[in-house]
Amino acid sequence: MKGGIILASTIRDVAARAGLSVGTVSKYINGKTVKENTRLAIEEAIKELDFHPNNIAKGLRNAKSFSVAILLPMLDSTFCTSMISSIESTLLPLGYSVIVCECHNNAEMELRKTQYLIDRMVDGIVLIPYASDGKQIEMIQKSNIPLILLDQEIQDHATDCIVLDNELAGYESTQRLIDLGHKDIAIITGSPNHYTSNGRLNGYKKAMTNAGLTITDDYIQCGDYCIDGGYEAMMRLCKLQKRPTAIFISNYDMTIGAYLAINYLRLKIPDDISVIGFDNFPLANVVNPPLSFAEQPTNVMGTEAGKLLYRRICGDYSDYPKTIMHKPTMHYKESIRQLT
Amino acid sequence: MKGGIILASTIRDVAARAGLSVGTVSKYINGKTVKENTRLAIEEAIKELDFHPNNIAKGLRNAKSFSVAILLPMLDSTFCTSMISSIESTLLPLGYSVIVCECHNNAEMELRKTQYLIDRMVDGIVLIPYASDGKQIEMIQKSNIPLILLDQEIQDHATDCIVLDNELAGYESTQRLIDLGHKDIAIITGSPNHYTSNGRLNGYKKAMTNAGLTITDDYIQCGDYCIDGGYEAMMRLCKLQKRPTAIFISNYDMTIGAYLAINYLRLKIPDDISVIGFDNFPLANVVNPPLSFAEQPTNVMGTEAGKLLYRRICGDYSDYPKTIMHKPTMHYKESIRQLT
DNA sequence: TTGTAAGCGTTATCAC
DNA sequence: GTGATAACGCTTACAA
Repeated sequence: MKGGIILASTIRDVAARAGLSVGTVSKYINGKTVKENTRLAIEEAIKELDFHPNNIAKGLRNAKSFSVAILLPMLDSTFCTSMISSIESTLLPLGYSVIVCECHNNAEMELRKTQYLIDRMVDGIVLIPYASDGKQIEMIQKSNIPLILLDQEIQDHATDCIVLDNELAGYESTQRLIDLGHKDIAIITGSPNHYTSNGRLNGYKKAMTNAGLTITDDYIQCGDYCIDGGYEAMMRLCKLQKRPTAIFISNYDMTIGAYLAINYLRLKIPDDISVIGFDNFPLANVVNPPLSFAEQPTNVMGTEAGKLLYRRICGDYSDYPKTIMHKPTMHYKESIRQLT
Repeated sequence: MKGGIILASTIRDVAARAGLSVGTVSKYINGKTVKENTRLAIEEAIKELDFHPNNIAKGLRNAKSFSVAILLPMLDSTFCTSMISSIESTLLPLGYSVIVCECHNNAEMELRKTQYLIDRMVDGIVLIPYASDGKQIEMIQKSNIPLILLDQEIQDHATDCIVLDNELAGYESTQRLIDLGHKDIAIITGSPNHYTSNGRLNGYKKAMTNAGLTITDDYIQCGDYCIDGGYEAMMRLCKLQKRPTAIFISNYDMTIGAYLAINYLRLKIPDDISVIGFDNFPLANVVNPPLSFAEQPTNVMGTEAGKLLYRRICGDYSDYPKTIMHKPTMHYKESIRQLT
């Protein structure tokens, strides 16, 4: 207390109260051994003064902010929010708070916010990139802040990186439909040149080509990775003269949209159309018939990003740079059928 | 530079380089006027040394962390992610980074994370409460950290608070259906005793009672505020012997679920059932027929929370405590019809 | 207008 | 094992 204003007590107050020096108290707090007697004295003083260490002072001394940032393109996708959730769960218990920065699918803003985070002295960054030229990465690396790339790799930039084997996801989904006798197989994609969307599309093309099937432009519809994009894309596909007999929808949000369209058009799954969606759709097991989907282990990926970032923050670069590519898990349910 | 390790330059380096004192440089940086000559010298030194002020040191000196937190129940709801987005957009330009804390619908974790944020010395907190006993609020208020409640009020706890007029939303939606001649009107709600869900349910009941209509328990189905809960609730309603002719779905995520169920069951909107949903559903204008809904101005609410929090952080308590109750905007589209 | 120096709360390096 | 003291980078009286 000072001048009538109640101030939080400091380590100095604790030391005085316990009849010890600040050095000793600091050591105890940081886990070094002290004599039983002093331990008791300190603990009591801490309790009585309701002492909480000042993180900012700690940070100044250690040149750390005890915070990490997740910089992402847009908060409207299930993928991104799921990542925030698992990264926060992983890093908060380790003493790091998670700052969220959204660049609104805007490359210039992505750079601005990158600089902001550097100035803010975050201890680490998880980046779900928007721009693919790698400028953000260069800035972060120049500042020596540990960085984990999530969801996308960026060409010619060596970083730790956690991604899905997107091509495999596209390939396996499509191959399954081919195995079931389908030839008129459509895909709903994200924007052209989008990293994950391209990977999934390439898998689709590879499977089609391998099977000697023709790739029809009309059967490749962009749904912009969002609910209404998926809805619109599905509507376009169903209005084609020759409606596809099967479809692979390459992300979660578009799957919801496509599903709404299919139901709205009164198409019967799988009689009229076989469907494979993407990501662990909450509805997958609720809708009837259950939906087939390629599962991206979002939870594992986010947790892994958090853990790897923590190791880098702690200075463990033994396996740097590390790229972890996750395999999708395929779930085949009754939403797909054998074409006879 | 020191001992071969490249360190970020400090205000001291800038002062030395410019041939001035740190005090002068600090003043310039903080917007006080200096002589033209010194200004030029400082600017040049800053540029040459690529100087960025150290936020942590600044924070220690000013007893500020330049960060605010948003503490919320669960990241899986559109409402919450939308709030993060608008709060971040508002406060980042004002120099505050936004820390996200999720309590996973767990009251004990909510208290733990509240304490964490207090220890972390965030400069302000936006709370979307989970527990309704107000213990989190007491902790925050005791620590003198500015607090804005969002989405819910808590009884007997005076705080700044931004909410929707939930009862009005429920009332107007239901009343509209009544005006159209419906008598068998159902509602899909969140969990019992949930603040916003109860408000919306009360509005429903009020409208029904005012109109002299009987309230049937079967017509009040809990959908847990999530997609699959909405789906399941809708399925239950449609299996009733006497299916309702109209329905009000009291949040966004359940609206998606209910819609999937309706489409799956091949019910025609509005011929078989009239539907009013909730929140600015991306699909509202995409689905056919367009969906009627009660719009909660989430964007406005989040921005307002950010602005008000900033004012409190700046010490402006002129209108404390302030409760802002927003009116829903009703959008009536072709998803509802006159019952003849 | 500019310079000086104390201090924010911690940790680390010495001595003892 | 413990204590004294010097940093960490910045702001702010106060002095010049």
